[in-house]
Amino acid sequence: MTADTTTETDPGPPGSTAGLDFIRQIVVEERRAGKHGGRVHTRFPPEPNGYLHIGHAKAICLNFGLADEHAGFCNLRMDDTNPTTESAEYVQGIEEDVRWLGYDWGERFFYASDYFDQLHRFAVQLIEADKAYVCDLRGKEVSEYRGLWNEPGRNSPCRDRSVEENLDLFARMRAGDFEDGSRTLRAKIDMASSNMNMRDPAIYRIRRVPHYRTGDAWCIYPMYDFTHPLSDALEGITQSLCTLEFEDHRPLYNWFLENVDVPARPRQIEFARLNLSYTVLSKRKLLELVEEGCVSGWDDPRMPTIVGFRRRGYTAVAIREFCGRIGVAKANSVVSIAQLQDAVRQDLNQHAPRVMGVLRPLKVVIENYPEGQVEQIEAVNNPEDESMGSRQVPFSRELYVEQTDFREDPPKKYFRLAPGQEVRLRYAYFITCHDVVRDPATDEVVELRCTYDPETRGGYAPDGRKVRGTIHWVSVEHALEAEVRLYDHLFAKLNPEDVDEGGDYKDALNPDSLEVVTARVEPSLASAPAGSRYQLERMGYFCVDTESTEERLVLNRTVTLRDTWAKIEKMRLAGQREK
RNA sequence: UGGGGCGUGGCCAAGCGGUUAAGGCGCGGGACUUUGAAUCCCGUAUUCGAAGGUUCGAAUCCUUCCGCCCCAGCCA
Repeated sequence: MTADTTTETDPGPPGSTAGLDFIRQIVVEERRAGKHGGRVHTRFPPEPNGYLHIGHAKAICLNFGLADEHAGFCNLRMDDTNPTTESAEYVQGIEEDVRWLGYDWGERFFYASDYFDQLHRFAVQLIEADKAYVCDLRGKEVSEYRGLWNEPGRNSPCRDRSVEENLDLFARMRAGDFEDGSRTLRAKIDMASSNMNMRDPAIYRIRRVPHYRTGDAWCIYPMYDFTHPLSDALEGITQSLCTLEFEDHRPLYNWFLENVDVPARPRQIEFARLNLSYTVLSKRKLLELVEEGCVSGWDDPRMPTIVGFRRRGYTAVAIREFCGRIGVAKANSVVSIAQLQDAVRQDLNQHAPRVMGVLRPLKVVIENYPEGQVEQIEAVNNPEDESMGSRQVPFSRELYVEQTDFREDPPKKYFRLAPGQEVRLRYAYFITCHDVVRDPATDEVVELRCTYDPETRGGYAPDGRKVRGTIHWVSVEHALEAEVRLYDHLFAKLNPEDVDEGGDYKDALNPDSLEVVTARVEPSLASAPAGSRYQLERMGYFCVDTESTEERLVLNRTVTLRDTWAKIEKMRLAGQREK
């Protein structure tokens, strides 16, 4: 059911649990014990009130992956019981993202709102069994009656209403006789329970607002705790996976399954949600960043959303690989963003074509190269994959090289351009810098005067002479201008949620998370379609942005290359500061 | 304060009474190199939150303690 993930299609007797995460172990054990007739049927149940983020990807990979591994099924279900925050736009976004990740739910796309009739019948069933009642307490009163952690709650004055009265009241709630917030249907469980969730939780509330799918058909809507187990049961879910904060809800989840006549008995299992360094992963906060304009939208390439990562140039393979690597457990943790970056680099290194582009151009004139001459230089498209072939790159007398590839006063072990120092222009010639031209006003280096060795075409010296440095370049005359967006962490703090008294996670927003430069890239990029990915040699992986046009090429930096030299320089700087 | 969870290297994470305590990321070193990339080696926890106990033997079992997370929405 899934594109190129590890798939174990053998539905036969489950094997060993060695090395499996605790959920997969449970599933193997349950199958071995013959539970659920050996079936595995999971579901991914997002609420359509925002776009999916990388934390959801973890859940998606878990649920769909688990189903795949056991030749089972995984449903996609919109948990849409709160009409005030949900919308069709989000449904569409979610659908796209899950599909983009490479998963397929077949015919099993469901909505909790499709079960409203059924759910309503279940509620009536509870009332008839005297296990639910209509309560007239208002919000604030309910919380007063609920009590505290260390002190039991008090029964609602409405708790002992007759079944007939409850039935009548509930029918009138449904008919729209009462205003919002004036009444709720509550499960009759135990106001003295040490588990707050069991102190007569609300199962229906009045909300006279249209639902994006059911319109005005309902003015009462079921609560999550009621809806979720019953939806799972209706769909024949075997393992219902959710995050740790629902651990306390499990007794309630089971209570509904036990007190309503349901066709199946799913088991809820909780795992730790994902936290990623240098970002936030909560829909509420992500929404806020969007609404307050801290980012350009849900698909801003700095956002940890699936759309954001997609636009940034991440691949679905990389995200799935990442989710596989981080594992599934119950300990709260913060996964390093380096883990994700490594996963994309690994994928892109294998598949992204190489191309040359100069982010911060510095002009080079090769004085002994004939004016007007242009040569086509052959360049390999991907050294990791010979089948990707090669291309021609134009070379001429005037070039651009990277500003950071020249140092007038080079530190030790600096292998790039410096006065008198020979370097290789990738695939082209050896050049040596002889003069530096400065802007008289700013004293800034604006041009390098160099000479080349005509014998070194292709980048090899016939005399066997070695150069340590190889730098990338583009021909001034032939290069294309490109707007390149250099992205960095959205937040400057490892854990932005960890705020000081009176502070806010947005205080940690990284002011340098986006830097835009005008780069020059080789002409082969001329008609690169949006979404295509490249490695700009020595600079990183980039992808053509959705805003890119024929007239203006726009590239997003997905991730830099690993850069040992930068690391050395950083160490050196740090060392100097200490002295 | 009552309840529910969780503590294994810098970060994830295996481990389920007998292993030299997997693996990945990161980090350090080296080889190679026409990407300071990739690749390839090598190193990186005498110890599992702490203290006691059981056992021939404990990260794994028991006790106590410590720390962290979640719960008092008519959100999910």
